[in-house]
Amino acid sequence: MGTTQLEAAPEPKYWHLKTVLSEALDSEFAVGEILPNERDLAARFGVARATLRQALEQLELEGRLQRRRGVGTTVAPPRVGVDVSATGHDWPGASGDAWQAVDCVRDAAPAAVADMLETAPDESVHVLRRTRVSHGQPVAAELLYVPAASVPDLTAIDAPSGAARARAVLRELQRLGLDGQDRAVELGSARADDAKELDRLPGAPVLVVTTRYFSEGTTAAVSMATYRADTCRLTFGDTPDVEIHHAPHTQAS
Amino acid sequence: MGTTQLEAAPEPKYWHLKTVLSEALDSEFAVGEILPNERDLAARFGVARATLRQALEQLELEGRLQRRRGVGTTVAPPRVGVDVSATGHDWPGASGDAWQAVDCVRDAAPAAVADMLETAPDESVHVLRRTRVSHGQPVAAELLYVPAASVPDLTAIDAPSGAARARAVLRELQRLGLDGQDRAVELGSARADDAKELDRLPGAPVLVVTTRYFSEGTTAAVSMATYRADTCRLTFGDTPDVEIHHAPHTQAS
DNA sequence: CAGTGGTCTAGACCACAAT
DNA sequence: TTGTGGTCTAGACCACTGT
Repeated sequence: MGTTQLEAAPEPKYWHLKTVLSEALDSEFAVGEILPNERDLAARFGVARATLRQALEQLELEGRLQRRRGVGTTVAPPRVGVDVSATGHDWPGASGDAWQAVDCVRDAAPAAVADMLETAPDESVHVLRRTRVSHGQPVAAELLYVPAASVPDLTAIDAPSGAARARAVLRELQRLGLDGQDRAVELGSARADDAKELDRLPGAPVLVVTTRYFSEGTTAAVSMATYRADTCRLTFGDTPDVEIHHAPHTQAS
Repeated sequence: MGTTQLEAAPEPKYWHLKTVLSEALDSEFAVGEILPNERDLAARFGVARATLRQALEQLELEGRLQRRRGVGTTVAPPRVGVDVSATGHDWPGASGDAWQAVDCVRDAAPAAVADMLETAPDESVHVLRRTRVSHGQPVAAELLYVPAASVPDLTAIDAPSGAARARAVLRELQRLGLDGQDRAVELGSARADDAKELDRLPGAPVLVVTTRYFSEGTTAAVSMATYRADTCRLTFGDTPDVEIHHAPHTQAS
């Protein structure tokens, strides 16, 4: 002891912990396996629970762990590749897209969206809610804003709200010519409503994909889709689900 | 008082705090302005410093705040739109791309990268480091992995490492025909080296953009670019830098 | 019910930047 | 040196999930 004490730059404990845990995950745990609880782990490493939690939080952020209140901490499977490419340049709701309509109401769009739609900030638009499921798990929740002007022929026959109404709006959208679209990705934290759809706590990290759909020189619709950042990898090319592993997996049988 | 005490679902303090602060930022602070220090703020809201910090952390994650040790907490400007589209289908280093070569060494690629390159896990490849600057601020750090087989004519004349070597490798890459590329975005946390380039602390949230370059049926190079998640919005369309504001800005004069 | 992760407190000390 | 944010502690209680 004492011979290797050249630590000029003292690494934070939680950072070192994270490294140690990460290596342990690679070599000693299988996907889905549950870890010891936080109090035991903290004791085992000789740190306060808050410090241990700081390390776990980072590992969860990186998609290595999954924590559920009342249940425990489990080793997460590799992130799911979710295709987000603008392949067909299709409208949302085109046949075979990955989304499922949930609801539709009329409401004012948030300022940032009204800005993109070039509508008045208080103008009521159609707000569709859709969800996207992959491998049986919900991966994204979307709010799709459609100005009334984009679906002029929408009949009053359909229900004023609900999933049926949402499908009606999407159907009307298809009648427009789609000139192109435009996409951005940024980090955000889940609002309470999105968190519920995604089976996460409010504030959970999400990747927010904002898409603008152009038709006849104007922005005909805006989609704000929030993907679970812990479980998703957004893919834009033609190779949706290549296995990316962090380390050699334990062999099966 | 007491008439509105119907809170069936008690909101966490830090969540409520975040909302309050967020609204204050919209209405009472200008970009670049410095907030009161954490101890004062915590006292003002009647919470422990750790709780206040939980709220500040979320706001920083959302790009609303910027915190620097020894300096203070400032109101962040809107996120910068950074173009990441695969427009020209060009090789990295093509004339006019946004990157600046920093260094080049030979090293073994990490397992996940070796996998994509279809090289042996311990095979030495060229590892280029580049950085990307936007509006005077570093926004991304990249590691570009190039197998020796992709640049067979690389001469020994050039320096064995350093920026000049990096440019030489890029120059050789241009000679290959580029069949296409393939991109993925996911959330990560900055490694120590990337954090240094990005002027952030290790562990800071980053958007990791993985690009595979295909040539003649094989993966000729792999790029792993880490973008500052707090300050960047990755854009894929043709509208790189539309202003997205969270709320009405205070008027300038 | 018992056990888990989530929230919160009131302190302490450290690393860094500006003065 | 002063003041800032970053790390860390040793507790406490709450909300949720399972049995």
